[in-house]
Amino acid sequence: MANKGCIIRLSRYRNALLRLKALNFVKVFSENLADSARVTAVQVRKDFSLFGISGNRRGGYLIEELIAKISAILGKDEVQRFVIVGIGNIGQALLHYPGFKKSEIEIVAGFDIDQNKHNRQAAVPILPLEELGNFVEKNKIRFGIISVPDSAAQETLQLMLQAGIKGILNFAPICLKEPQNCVVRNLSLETELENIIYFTVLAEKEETGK
Amino acid sequence: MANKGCIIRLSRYRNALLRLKALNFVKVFSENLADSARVTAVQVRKDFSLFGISGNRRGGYLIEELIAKISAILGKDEVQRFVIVGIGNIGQALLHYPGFKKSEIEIVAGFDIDQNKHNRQAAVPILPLEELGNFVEKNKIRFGIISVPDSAAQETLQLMLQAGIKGILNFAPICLKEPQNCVVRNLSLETELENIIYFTVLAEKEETGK
DNA sequence: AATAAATTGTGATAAATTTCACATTAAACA
DNA sequence: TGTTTAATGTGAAATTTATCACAATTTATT
Ligand SMILES: NC(=O)c1ccc[n+]([C@@H]2O[C@H](COP(=O)([O-])OP(=O)(O)OC[C@H]3O[C@@H](n4cnc5c(N)ncnc54)[C@H](O)[C@@H]3O)[C@@H](O)[C@H]2O)c1
Ligand SMILES: NC(=O)c1ccc[n+]([C@@H]2O[C@H](COP(=O)([O-])OP(=O)(O)OC[C@H]3O[C@@H](n4cnc5c(N)ncnc54)[C@H](O)[C@@H]3O)[C@@H](O)[C@H]2O)c1
Repeated sequence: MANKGCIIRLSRYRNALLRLKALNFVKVFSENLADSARVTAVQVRKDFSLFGISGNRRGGYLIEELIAKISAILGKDEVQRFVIVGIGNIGQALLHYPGFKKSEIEIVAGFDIDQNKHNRQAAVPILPLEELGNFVEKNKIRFGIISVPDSAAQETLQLMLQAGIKGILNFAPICLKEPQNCVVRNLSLETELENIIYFTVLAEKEETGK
Repeated sequence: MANKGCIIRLSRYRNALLRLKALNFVKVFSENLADSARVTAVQVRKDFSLFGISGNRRGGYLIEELIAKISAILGKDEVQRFVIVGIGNIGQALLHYPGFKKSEIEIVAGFDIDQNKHNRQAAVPILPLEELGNFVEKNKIRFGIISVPDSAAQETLQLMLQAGIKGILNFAPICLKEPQNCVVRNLSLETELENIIYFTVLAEKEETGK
């Protein structure tokens, strides 16, 4: 039924809708959402169609209603809590990012092997790695972020699995295997940049010589 | 000829190959690369086939040779230089990340509107935003990273375009329009996390109730 | 030297995703 | 109240991407 790209787009539509709502708009057309997510209007309507989301045949969609429906699909009826393992440059940045709130995402704790990083008193506490299992179990955490050096990524995955984490975003530039019972997404910034380089060079080639 | 996913995979293969080379391996099979990139062996060979990369019908591929060929495709015969605009949490993290070197990616300068961030003496200097145009032109920079707040993302894109940047990675959670003559990739971490939440919840639903 | 085994390379096929074409409906207007 | 207009909703077609099936080739073995 769903389709990978469709979920990413729903997320984008929702973002745009939240902005529109903040500006006191009430209605929106597929064309508007298309613009904001850089896709076509048909794509927007098809995506909605796949999830049984419908609007008003002449008057577009009611923003409030649409946000509610998409939020339900994306599991945003409740706040989703994450832990981060590896509080270095990236982990630090994520830990202190206030913008996750409006996506119903909350970072509840960080974990690190380096004692110097530990801080139980902080708003988002940074704890010794040994406490990961207990913490996750006690607080029923289901999601985690891996931002340790690549050499430690695989073992961090194991720890998270043992702790009972069910969904993981991995920043280490190594493709972790998706285990049974757990969703893993590998996000390599190097790869993202290389991708841009490739398509930029390609575009330049096409423009000049052909 | 190419295909979006294929380029991302080439990047992953290359990563794995660099690791293997570092371990003094000489040959590799499509099956090994498949494991490292979490795809099938046929997919690996098909990707190579699309780019005219060939190996040895019984003996797999020579690692050195393969790295050279993929590197050429990905534009890694020369170091690709980036500037970053917005030296906050994310910008800072990227600026100081040593791991880009092995991908032939170099961050050469940061730019910010906040005077307190400026530092001409640093290894990677952080300069006033006003100097972006000159710097890019003088140093023939083609790539940029946007890590300013979402409200400033669109204007930052404009500045980069005026400066002559040709490829951009945008971290602000807003989908910037891809202009003529410039490749833009919008990477929203919120969206990545939402994606994981969706597929995790989906997997749980399938597992239990069905 | 002949045979067997293992791996690549790729056209054909299948699956996934997007786009098209157009029927349907609600609102606006005359 | 009828007619026009502007949107949605969706099956069908087209396109893109991944998989399959198997021929071709190299290496190893007898
Ligand atoms: N910083 C970037 O811009 C950037 C860019 C691309 C990829 N990455 C990747 O993201 C990951 C994190 O990068 P970073 O720059 O934040 O690294 P970092 O070195 O700044 O931080 C890593 C942190 O992980 C901790 N750590 C190490 N081993 C651990 C373990 N086994 N368990 C728990 N904690 C452990 C360290 O103490 C440190 O605090 C790395 O894999 C890196 O390759 C980072
Ligand atoms: N930090 C995260 O974990 C995270 C997560 C998801 C998305 N993001 C997005 O990434 C972007 C950067 O996030 P951050 O946490 O680093 O933000 P930040 O607030 O820490 O840093 C933003 C920096 O941009 C500078 N800036 C503001 N306006 C500017 C302008 N017009 N020109 C140049 N510089 C300008 C500010 O001085 C500041 O140094 C934001 O759009 C944010 O929504 C961040």
